[in-house]
Amino acid sequence: MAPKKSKNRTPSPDPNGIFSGISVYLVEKGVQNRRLQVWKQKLVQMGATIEERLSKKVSHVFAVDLNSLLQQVDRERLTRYKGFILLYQWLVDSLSSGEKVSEDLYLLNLDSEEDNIADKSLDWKQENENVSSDCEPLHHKRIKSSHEDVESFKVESKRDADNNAVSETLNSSISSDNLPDSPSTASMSLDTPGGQFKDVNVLQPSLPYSPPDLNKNITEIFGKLINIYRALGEDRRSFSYYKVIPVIEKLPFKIESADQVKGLPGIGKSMQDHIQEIVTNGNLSKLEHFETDEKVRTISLFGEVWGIGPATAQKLYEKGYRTLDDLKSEDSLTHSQRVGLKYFDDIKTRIPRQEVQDMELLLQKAGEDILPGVDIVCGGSFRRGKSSCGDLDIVITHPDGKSHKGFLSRFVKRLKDMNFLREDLIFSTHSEEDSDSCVDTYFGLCTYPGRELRRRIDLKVYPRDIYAFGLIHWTGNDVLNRRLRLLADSKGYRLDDTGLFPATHGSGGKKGAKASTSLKFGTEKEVFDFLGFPWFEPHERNL
DNA sequence: CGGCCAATACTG
DNA sequence: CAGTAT
DNA sequence: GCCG
Repeated sequence: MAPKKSKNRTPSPDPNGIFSGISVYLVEKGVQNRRLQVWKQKLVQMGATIEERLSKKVSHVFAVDLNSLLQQVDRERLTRYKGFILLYQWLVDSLSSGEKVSEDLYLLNLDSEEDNIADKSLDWKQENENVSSDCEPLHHKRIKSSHEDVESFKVESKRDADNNAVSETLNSSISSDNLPDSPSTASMSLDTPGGQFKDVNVLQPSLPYSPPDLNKNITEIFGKLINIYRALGEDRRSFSYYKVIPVIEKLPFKIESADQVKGLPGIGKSMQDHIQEIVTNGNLSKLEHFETDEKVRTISLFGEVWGIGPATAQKLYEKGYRTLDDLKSEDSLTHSQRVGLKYFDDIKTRIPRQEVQDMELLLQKAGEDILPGVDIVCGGSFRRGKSSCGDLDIVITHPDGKSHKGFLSRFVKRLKDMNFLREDLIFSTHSEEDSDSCVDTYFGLCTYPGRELRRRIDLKVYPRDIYAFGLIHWTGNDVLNRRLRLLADSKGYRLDDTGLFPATHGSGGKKGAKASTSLKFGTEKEVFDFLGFPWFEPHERNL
């Protein structure tokens, strides 16, 4: 690749591009995956191109040591190879010094004698052990590992939060609260791993890292594919697109060629091809095809009805239905689907924050009426401070730890009497009286007092001792939830909305033996702390 | 090729 | 049990 | 879809 354009090739805070022009091949053997992904990202951000195979284009080959190198690449090829063959340490040092350091000290030599090689590989091994002590914590105590992970998370989260803040500046006043808070934290975290950011921060104290819209052309199209594939029931595929969007959003430059994203996590052959097509043609034929295909369009539409999923949507299509109006004459619809259909437009309409707040208050008063002391909060995007919400997620408990039982049915009855709840979708008649320690749930539609517009509402009643888990779960967002779950997993626990359980891993236990009871925590913070996850205020959980 | 976003609860 | 939703 |  010809490194010709040395001017401001990107609108990013990335005048450095310290790896600009180099083309790398990575020997992944022996590298901790997480670290590898970070390196790839850095390389790409700093202008390098990642090759999947060792070719003439490659100017730098990286390996953790000679053994891994030879294990993955033909010795024969290597002897013919003309570029640098280096230890990853070169990468680390270059990143921390903010410039490409001399390759001399990091060269991996093949042409040594056998015994020399043995010696060297030993040396390298030791080197790497030193290295790994401050980047690969696995050998040492668990605690350290989690700590480092947490640090990484912090960095990522803050960046993501910034992303959101930028893109949602339009309609969210809360997110602007994020901005003043982020730079300091972010710059502090960034100082450690990547020194060059420090300079950037000094020069641009206001915005340490600003990856706004660039590549929106790509993420928008991928966003549509997510919905289409989900409607078609191809969840896995849909999720692949879902995962790759944040990766692309983090890039500080506008993608002009698929080479620039090659090797990034979640980006394989297909993604590259799609990206290439989008940056050259401005559109994606695959998406165009989907959007014109009547079957895909119809199934997608039907799938937007509450209670209709991919399977039902397809059946209905095959029965000949093409519009929502047609569907109303179908007998096989369930009660929920009929309600979902009838109030299709209502349900899709977002709810202004103010109305949610009013309804939360209404619910709290109604609850207090029939059960003094009952604790009722609206979770979901409302609790995260969003200016509008898709629905109401109401999380309920009672401080005394027992009078929550049987509350839900009384509450629902009451709310129906006052004409707040209007239609049922799902009613868990779980613990009317006594079946203890389970979560009662109600899904339905409600209205703002004096109006007819239907709003989706979920009510969930938790026993006090697992309330914190429910609150965390229903406050979200899903990205944060997933990280918490992952973190819990890595520490040998299983986390969900009903508790934190010691991993009953593969051994024996089927379903009957739900034996392990959840650890008890009174507050969200205690859960975060226990997991070693940094505390996020609800409004900071819009990752 | 098979796993991956986990796990659970209601409906009919 | 399959399908659907959270 | 991607990844191992």
